[in-house]
Amino acid sequence: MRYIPNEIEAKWQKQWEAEQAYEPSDSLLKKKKYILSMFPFPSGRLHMGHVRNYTIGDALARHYRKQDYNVLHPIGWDAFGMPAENAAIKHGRHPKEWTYSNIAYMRGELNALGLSFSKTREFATCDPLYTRWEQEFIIKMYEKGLLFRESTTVNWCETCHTVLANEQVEEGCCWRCDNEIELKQMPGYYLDILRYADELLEDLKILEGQWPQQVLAMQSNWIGKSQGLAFEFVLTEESRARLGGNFECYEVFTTRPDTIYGVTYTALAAEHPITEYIVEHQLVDEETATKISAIANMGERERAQADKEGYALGIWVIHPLTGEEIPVWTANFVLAGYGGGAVMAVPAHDERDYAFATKYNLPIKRVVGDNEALPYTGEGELVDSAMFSGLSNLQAKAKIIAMFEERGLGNGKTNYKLRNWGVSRQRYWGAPIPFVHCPHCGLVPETIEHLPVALPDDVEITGEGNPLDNHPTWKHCKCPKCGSDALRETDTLDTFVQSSWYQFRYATNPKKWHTTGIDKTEASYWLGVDQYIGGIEHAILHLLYARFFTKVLRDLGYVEIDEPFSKLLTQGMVTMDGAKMSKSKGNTVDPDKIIEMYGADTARLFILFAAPPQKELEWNDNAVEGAFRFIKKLFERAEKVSEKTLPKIDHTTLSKESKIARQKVYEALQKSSDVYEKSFAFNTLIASCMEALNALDKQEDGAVWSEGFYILLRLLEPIIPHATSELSEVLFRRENFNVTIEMQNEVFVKESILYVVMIGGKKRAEFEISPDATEAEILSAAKEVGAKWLEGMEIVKAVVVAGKLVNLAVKPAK
RNA sequence: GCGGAUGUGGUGAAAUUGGCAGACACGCCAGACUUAGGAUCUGGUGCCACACGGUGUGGAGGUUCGAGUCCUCUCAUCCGCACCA
Repeated sequence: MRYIPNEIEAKWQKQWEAEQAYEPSDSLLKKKKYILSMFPFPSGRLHMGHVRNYTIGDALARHYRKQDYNVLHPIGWDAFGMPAENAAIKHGRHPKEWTYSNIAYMRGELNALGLSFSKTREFATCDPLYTRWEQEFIIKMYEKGLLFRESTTVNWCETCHTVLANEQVEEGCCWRCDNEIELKQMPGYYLDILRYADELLEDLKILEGQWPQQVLAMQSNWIGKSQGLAFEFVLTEESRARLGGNFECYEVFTTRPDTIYGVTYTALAAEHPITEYIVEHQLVDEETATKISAIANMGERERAQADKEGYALGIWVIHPLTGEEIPVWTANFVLAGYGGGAVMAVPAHDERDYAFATKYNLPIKRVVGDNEALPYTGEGELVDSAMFSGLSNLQAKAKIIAMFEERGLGNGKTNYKLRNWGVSRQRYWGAPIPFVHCPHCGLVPETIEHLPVALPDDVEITGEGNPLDNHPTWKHCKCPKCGSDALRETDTLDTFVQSSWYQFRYATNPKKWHTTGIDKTEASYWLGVDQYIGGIEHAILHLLYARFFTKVLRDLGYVEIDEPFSKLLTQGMVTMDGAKMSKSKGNTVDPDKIIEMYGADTARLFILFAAPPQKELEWNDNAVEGAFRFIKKLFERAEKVSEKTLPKIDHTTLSKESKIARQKVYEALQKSSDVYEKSFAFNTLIASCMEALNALDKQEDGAVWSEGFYILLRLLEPIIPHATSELSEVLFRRENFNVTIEMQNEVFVKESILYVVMIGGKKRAEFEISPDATEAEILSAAKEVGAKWLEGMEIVKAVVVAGKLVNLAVKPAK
């Protein structure tokens, strides 16, 4: 048969569409698999990373369908976000028009790849119908106190004109445009992810073994739980007077209460209220005040790279245990946003404190160990620590916390690096935050019946300010509570909110989309997602938010599961010339062109063959050609197939070559379930199929060819669906796609076994022997063929590995 | 600095989990067919050596009859976090 990919692919894509072949069954009794690749942002065109992502998911979905699972394999569009607005500014296109036309084009591209998505469950997150339910969740969260509005220091990107969540700041820069972020005081909405910090951390254990180690580690670090002691330093009377009686004390947090007797100074952040008071009231000289202000105004990144710097503030506190007076400094390494922005400093046992103390000649007092070089941060026995001297520092830690609690001086405390999730964005193209500011009632949520709060279409997008805020009428409304004139909130939600619950929306039957956000019963049936596939770049952002949202929706009664994604596969990048494909580097390969030249099946085959999914994939035009040749060869060899159905073969009568061919075919069959269900090493499965085809090619038996094709086409269908569907239809009326193929263990039974003879650890000879030879027979055969190397040698030890080899350890005979 | 990962031919990669290292594919070499070849087919291809043979999975040790695989140390590269007290 001639292989004409474009014709075949168009034909099958049309047929699948007509058959609605990939819609899941409504029956919730069947065994199920939910296979989900992360949905794309409709940027305009697919790139190879998408192709890889969806090809992996599609192969799994198609595999499970053939195993008679009810398979949910949906696709949709993460459709809100900045690029749509940027396009509006640059090309004068309306974000909505831009987004939906991109979706239309990309949908065509996905279709051309032969991806077996459910078409009825597709949606875009910018659809008001989606927004409607999201706004309901947000209101419920507000009612539960999980969403709140407050004015704090936020990360502001001047280029994007919006606030960013902590997770969206990379090395002090905006994750999208790489502009250095500024800190700004602004009101905004926050989701109380901290309330779930412990559960988010704990439940990582459930995902152990199911998610990549790396992602678990990254999430755990990001949550950054640490336990220690929080206590107050009380200012000396003199110092209180100096501060005009405005401050009594301040709180510090330490994970090393065991070193409390080694405190020789304490340090405040430049933004700490006391520091600010001192600067404002000129309690330090002008030069120092200027320098402190400079630290406060320094960007996060800049500050992280700066040398240790600080200034004595001219005030003192009292050590809570010893009563000693301790000087208070301000230091540039003390973070304002963590642990109250103040620390106790133990230079002997903390590297930063040590560096600082050395620079400014502050005393250093050892309280752990005796001879170790300072700073010493390891374990040891306490010294010079009053009643705690002699204890191991670990024991002392617990005892000192206990004592603080007994005396009412402080408390054991858990701190997190994780910050609450700021979800306000000062942009147009997002889901409006459904609240109203009423002069009488304050902040009031929109009533559920009035949802969705939809975006106005008639906006002017200039890049200056928030288009919703600038709109002449949109924000003017009536208070849902008292009916007086009020103002609508013009902030929109972070787009990561949409992607935090889309997995539940897919699981809800589209017939119910107007009446319910998430169907609990269906969601319980379909979730967790049995296999989630996506890029490592979402290790923290999306995956942490979606986990958090799942737990919140559970507590609000919308769903019944704890974790949304049971198994996660993080695919590697697609590279070319060793670098990530990107437009700026000019090393992209356009999926459309590849499909046009070779067809979708070749693209799919190459992508799955060239590397295991977890690893980086280096694009190689020659290897793509090779993938094409393999499919072409399949079509050419189709004429060797003589039977219309699975033939019965008498294995014993076959030629040696035919036996080997059958064996290779069944080896591939044996491999397949392991690959699809466990290892995802599609490359090895494809290699096995290639080996089988090569072996078939070395023999002439029509029945063996028929059986081989019957099995190989079925194995390859998830990978190259169009080509295999065509061949299967012509050769077997697709019967081979619909039945379970049983293993024929007879093909693995051998008449003789090849043994390798190793002498002195080196391979020296080999021999064939009947499978039921005794160990003694095997050994004597080995000695016979290895005689040449045994001459003048004494066998010290002989090891016979059944079915494999004989190893003779030797030494020169005396 | 902390955490995670990865080191195997010219290249992408395999290795039944301790049992013949380099399957499969790309590339390369030789040959066949061909008006032609960037098509197709056949054979070869880790390295050193004419060969006998030696040697080889980042490096050094160790365990074992036997190590790419297990243990100890070490080097290199990549990724993430990064003054979190």
